[in-house]
Amino acid sequence: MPADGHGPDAVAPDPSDAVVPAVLHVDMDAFFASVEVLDRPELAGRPVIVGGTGVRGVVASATYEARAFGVGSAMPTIRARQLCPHAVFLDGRHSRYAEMSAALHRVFERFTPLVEPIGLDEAFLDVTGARRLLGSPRAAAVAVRQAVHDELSLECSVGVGRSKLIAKLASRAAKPVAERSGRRPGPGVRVVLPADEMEFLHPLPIESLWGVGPATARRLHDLGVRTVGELSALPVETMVRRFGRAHGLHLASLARAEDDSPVVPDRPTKSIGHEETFRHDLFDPGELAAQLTRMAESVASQLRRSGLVGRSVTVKVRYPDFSTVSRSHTFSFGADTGAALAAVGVALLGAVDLSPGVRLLGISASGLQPADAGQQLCFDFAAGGGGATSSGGPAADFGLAERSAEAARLQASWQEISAVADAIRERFGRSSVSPVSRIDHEEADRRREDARWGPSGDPGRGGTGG
DNA sequence: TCTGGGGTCCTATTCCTA
DNA sequence: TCTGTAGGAATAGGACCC
Repeated sequence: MPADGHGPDAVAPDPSDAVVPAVLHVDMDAFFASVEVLDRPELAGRPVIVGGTGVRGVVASATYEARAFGVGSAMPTIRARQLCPHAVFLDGRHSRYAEMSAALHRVFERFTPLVEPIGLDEAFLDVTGARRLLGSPRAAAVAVRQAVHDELSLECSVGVGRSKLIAKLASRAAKPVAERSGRRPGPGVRVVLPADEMEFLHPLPIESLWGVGPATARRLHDLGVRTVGELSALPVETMVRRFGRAHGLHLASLARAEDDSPVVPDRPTKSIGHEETFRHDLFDPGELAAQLTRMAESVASQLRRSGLVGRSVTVKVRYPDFSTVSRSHTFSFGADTGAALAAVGVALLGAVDLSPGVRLLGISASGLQPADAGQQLCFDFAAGGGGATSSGGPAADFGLAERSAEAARLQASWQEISAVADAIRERFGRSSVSPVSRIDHEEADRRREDARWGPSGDPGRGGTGG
């Protein structure tokens, strides 16, 4: 890691001292794939691709040796196999990555308490107030990178800037490059000084801005805009007219390097959900209801582990043509039992046309609040004291009101049982308690737990476990 | 080529109520 | 009582992020 010519005792002013506030963006290099190589050193130097290995899987992470063949994340695995047939394809092990991510965040928190995690493999660190402890922003970035390397044996790239926007783009510029011969190291740390922001930002393609995905990029291309500089020259009114107030103003600000969003540690969770793409499209309403019930149980269990209850339930259905519909309902109480979520979820599913077949099914809980705040209402409701806040809508014809009332009763009666079951699982393992109807599916569930990038390639018995 | 699963946020529409 | 209106909440869908 170059120290940029400063000797160990150097007190010469570091230009990066001008970066105020000082935000670091730390981004792990090929995180999931690197963890696999770490655990299996014989894979070092080989193209390794992690993700869903089945026909409907996608790539979650690829080593630079695989990227040299054009493989990238979110690419269908089938395509990755065509581009790089000799690669090692591995199903993801989400729990292992979460473990490494936790270790990573413990390293970050030694540098500053102002750590905002973004997914498992990146984070923003605000080191503005830690200058005396860590030195210049550049010195802090170099030290973080060194600590990650020394303690976890993993590589990361660090960007430094006055804002999250600049820090994030800078870390991208610090990354290694995939070449035919393999991995060419990048600078590792990239500092963008305030005076250089425009020069750095304006040549970048608009796709590099946070918030510009394929749809927005297409619309900007239609306006003849391809770089951030061209976007910054567009009148703000044009942006507002084309993209709406919030999105238009936001993009216009970013293109001018205006971003004052703070580094926020401890963002509260807004929703918890579970969804799955089936290996084959499902048509049978009964089977779909059973699948949804299983997913509801998983969501409920996560809610209870987090000490939260959900006020709203949303069911999501994706058809074979990839079009997606959702139906949701808001309770007058907070739910955290599988029985309550499933009761309403299955009713919502009844409001959806299942005849084209279902590729993906999901259920999520939102309107989250602490469990102790949500329970009294539930007991009131179950005792007949309250009404559901359903505002009707198309789903109202499918017995939702009755199912919602039933959900309240189920929530009240299952709450204690669920808590006891959780305590037993905590002590004796996940499979120590399960509903009779679920006993056959425990093993499949365990396999599913880590297969988060599409159905696995394991030929299995062809079914979906429903 | 044919598209996962976990989320967040924004917008438009619809319904309810004052 | 009927009609119009405005605001808020719920709902549905879409875009985006890692």
